[in-house]
Amino acid sequence: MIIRIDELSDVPIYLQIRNQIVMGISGGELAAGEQLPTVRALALEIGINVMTVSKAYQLLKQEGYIMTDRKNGARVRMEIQKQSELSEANKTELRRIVSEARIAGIPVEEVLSLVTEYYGGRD
Amino acid sequence: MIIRIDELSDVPIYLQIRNQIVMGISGGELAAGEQLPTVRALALEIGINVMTVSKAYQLLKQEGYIMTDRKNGARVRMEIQKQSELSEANKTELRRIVSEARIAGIPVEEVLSLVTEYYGGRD
DNA sequence: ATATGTGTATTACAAGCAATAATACAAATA
DNA sequence: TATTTGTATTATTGCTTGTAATACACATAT
Repeated sequence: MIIRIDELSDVPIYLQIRNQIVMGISGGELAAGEQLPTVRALALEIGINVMTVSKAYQLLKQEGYIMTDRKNGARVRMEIQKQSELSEANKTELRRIVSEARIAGIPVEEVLSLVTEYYGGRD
Repeated sequence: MIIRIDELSDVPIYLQIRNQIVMGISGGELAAGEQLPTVRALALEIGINVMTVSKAYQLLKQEGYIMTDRKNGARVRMEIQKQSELSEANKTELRRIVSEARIAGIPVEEVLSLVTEYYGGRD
């Protein structure tokens, strides 16, 4: 899986890595049980420090998305915990985005279309 | 308009203020041309520094949401610039949220429902 | 005229976060 | 035994956030 860092983004590098892996899992690019790049390999590939990648992996691990093992590396978890609702933080973020869209005159259908597209048709 | 700051949030205070005002405009709680609280009044009410509020107002002004005037205070702009598409940053954020929802087993209908709810039925 | 109330600019400071850097360690495998 | 894995540690640098205390330009009210 290819990870691209936007140097100009105000999103921290470790969060960009985390987010792209989450989106990779959702999109099917990363299958359950699949091995992730080693922290050293990914750090070298992106050109950043090892501990920055480690921080992303620790976050993913804490959130239940991956499992890390000293020498097996990191893998996508087989059973990821289900939730019945969006987190409060995500609800607030979603509301912010939708509000900005509304003010900008973007029709709700366009936002709905994006959601459907991002959710994807897998399964 | 009542603004509530979440001390535990990792979202900076000035951004929380900015976001809540944007959501207030979108939701109709803040009408076009309406006067916003003065920086000093809002700072006192929330219990934070004046410059933190000023930073939020400067951001809103730069984004075209409000106009500030030395002694008229800050007002919601009458004509806010329209856009044809979500910003790239908002698209990425939306994709992240949708991805997390999908992984968590939340049906797409629930996300769509939230979008519709947040967009609101005004106009 | 004088006082008051706007947003804002300035300067300084403290605290925390992000990222790098250089090592070292535990554990499992080759 | 050597290598590879994630991780812990310690230190350092730079940036952001928030506070604090003033001061200024400007417009209105008294």
